Amino acid sequence: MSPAPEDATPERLRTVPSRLLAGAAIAADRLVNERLAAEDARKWHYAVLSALAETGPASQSELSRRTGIYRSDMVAVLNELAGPGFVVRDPDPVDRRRNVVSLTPAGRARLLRLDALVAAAQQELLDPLSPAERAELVRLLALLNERHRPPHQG
Amino acid sequence: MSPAPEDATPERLRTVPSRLLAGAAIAADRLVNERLAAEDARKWHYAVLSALAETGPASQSELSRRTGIYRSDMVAVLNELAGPGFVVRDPDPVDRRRNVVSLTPAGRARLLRLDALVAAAQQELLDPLSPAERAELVRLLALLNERHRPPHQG
DNA sequence: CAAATCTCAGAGGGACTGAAATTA
DNA sequence: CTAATTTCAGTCGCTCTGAGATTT
Repeated sequence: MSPAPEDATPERLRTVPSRLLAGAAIAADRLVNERLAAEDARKWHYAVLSALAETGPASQSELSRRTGIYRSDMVAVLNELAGPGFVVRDPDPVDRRRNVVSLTPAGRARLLRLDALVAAAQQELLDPLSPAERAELVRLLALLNERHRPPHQG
Repeated sequence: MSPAPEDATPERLRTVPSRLLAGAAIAADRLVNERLAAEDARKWHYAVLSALAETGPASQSELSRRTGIYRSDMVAVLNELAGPGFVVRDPDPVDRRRNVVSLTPAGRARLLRLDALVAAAQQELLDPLSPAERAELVRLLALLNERHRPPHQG
């Protein structure tokens, strides 16, 4: 059902890329969060577990750089993951400023479940697009992400 | 400069559409806000002024539906626009629950300035893409926005 | 009576800042 | 000394909820 004429989006706004991006990002986040809620998880959990699974134990600041999560927020995310035992934090013997964060077997199992939930959310999100269109969208978005880097941490 | 190997994004995350959308949306919002800050404006101002310019005076709830701004937030946005005299709020004589919001000449002039700032931000955002790629991105994002509608108001 | 409009007060999560404490 | 790491406390803007007052 298309909106009543009185509720139509103004012509000026209808094709503004920043607005379309914001709308799509909100829908995407909603879908991902809804799916992950089935496992009491949040998207940051998935990001951190992925980083640990792919390159092994890491310090919190390294995880921060890999996932894009701010160092201050990483603390809370790791608390949430360490509570149920998905990761462990140990002091680094060679640099005692650092914690070494490692994946537990339970964490590895959880990552597999989250993999499925995240994939399902992407599927639902991209449902209106053909396979070729999905690939093209990802390619274009990756280009934008490449050139517009987030601000420096610190 | 590409990131050091220790800061590389995990393979699993690199092409997840919801993540790419979030990153691009954040960059886009930052660019738009930086530009609009030159006129002490926010993107919502642009949305409301556009709606009023294109279809004339409207009630607050109609503006809400047209722009996607929540009815509760619309109150604050209109306060910000009415303060400097860009819009006026008058009680609707035919339905006294409503306010009729109208553009002033100052508001019309401001919209023209914001038009230029918003356009410049989009230009900068899409700089890495060719004209054909920009059009395709907008088309794909519009498709996603069409099917994944925001939740009902109220 | 139900429904719509405007308004306010606030929750919830996300991005981000600043600074303190510790260690290199 | 400077610089990096972890942590905490808190700001700011955005989406969204709920409810009260008024009017249709």
